[in-house]
Amino acid sequence: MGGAVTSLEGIIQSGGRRYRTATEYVEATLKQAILSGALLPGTPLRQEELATRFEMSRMPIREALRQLEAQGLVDFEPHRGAIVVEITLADADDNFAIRSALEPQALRLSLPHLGADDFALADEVIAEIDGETDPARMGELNRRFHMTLYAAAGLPRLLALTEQHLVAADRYLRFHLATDGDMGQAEHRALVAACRSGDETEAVAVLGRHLARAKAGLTGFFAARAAT
Amino acid sequence: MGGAVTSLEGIIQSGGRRYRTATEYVEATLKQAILSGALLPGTPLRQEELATRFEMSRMPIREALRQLEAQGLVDFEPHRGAIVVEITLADADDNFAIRSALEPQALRLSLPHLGADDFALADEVIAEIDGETDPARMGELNRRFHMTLYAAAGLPRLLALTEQHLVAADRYLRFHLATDGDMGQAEHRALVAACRSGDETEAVAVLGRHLARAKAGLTGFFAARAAT
DNA sequence: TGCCTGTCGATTGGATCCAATCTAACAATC
DNA sequence: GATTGTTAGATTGGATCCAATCGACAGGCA
Repeated sequence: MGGAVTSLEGIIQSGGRRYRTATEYVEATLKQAILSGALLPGTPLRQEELATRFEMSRMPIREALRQLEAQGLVDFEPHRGAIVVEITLADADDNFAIRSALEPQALRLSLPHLGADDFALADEVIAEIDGETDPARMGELNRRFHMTLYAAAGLPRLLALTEQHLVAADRYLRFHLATDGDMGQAEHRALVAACRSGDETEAVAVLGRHLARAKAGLTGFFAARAAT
Repeated sequence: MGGAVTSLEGIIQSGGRRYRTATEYVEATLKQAILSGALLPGTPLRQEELATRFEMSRMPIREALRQLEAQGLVDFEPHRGAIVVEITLADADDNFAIRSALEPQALRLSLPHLGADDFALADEVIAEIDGETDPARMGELNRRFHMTLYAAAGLPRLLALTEQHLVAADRYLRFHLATDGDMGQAEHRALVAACRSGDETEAVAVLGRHLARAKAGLTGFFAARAAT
């Protein structure tokens, strides 16, 4: 490990940050577009159209769509093409049931390995959320907050699955900015406090309430939408 | 709905059972092969070779591999190809952590909607397991048993995710037939009993023990393998 | 009128071809 | 002798082309 080489770190990193293949690029871009709401639910994704937009052939598009299908972000019907998955109450319920199972588990496994640095980072994110008004950015920060507390679990698949469903939930929320605009900051603070004192039972309980509250808000939104 | 058409049911069904696209067929076949252990962990999956074996071009193979990648069944490295995912202790731990979160949740949500039919079906499957010696078939039956108790949850994504990880766990088990050969039938019976009496707390507790036992067995297997 | 049928355009699925990248073996240099 | 540079073969990524399927619409028939 020579000292002179360390200066290359940043360059290598940013080089590695670039996409190694067109399919990767398309997948990441479409994923972002779907989750951010830029592509509305139900939007048909025509391969030819995407190909011209991305300035490449249909092939990388096809492979990217296949991967998004496996991730549950698009619905694929043979010979009929792909559409952005719809947002329904049933899906939201489903998502919350999964999150309510995964997140407490991740928290339990992570809690014993959390240190002062992690709590400080969590506090920082909470503060950032306080100062933020852009809903898209708030969703991103909310996700970062949760994942910060789970990260020490050290189980990559559990964490990836958890984050995936957190991101999906964020997508639901993005379509009902209606709520008070508060992401449950009181609960966020209570959660960090419980974690700091190492109280697993309390932490899991707070997290459970936090998720239940988010679910209630979303259910209310769907009820309101159905009523109009 | 003419009566003469009903005789076609079987044919239509088996026709519908057939794959609508080559990619679907390849995906299902490879999935089965990987999970059943026919394709050993670490096996490189060369597109050209698979193409000749399946008697088609590389294209459906490529798309199928991409989907398997998204499902976590193969590892994909750009320009280097796909290999069957390795089986490691870390992965097994990860898998059990996920199952331990999802399955109790599925059971809790399903329990209130379970009826006598479901319990009878569960009993049947238990009996079948008793009379079975083929480990592959036992894994399949074990999966059926668990999913029977969860099915009434009525949340498709939660159930699909649960089943996916059950199947993956089965793959781990297939490589250590070493264990007593008993899939925890005593716990299976206790689980059904608890469900019958509607005792959620007890049912979830039994399920937790069941999963912990399976995990302990698998951990022991890895320890033994590392020691050799 | 209402339903079935067949044809046409649009779109996706699959095959073939070429380019880019990786792996491994070998030669050259220090 | 070890390391680096080079080159050839294998393998995957991407482009282009053809075939199969779907949806809509028009026309025939009871």
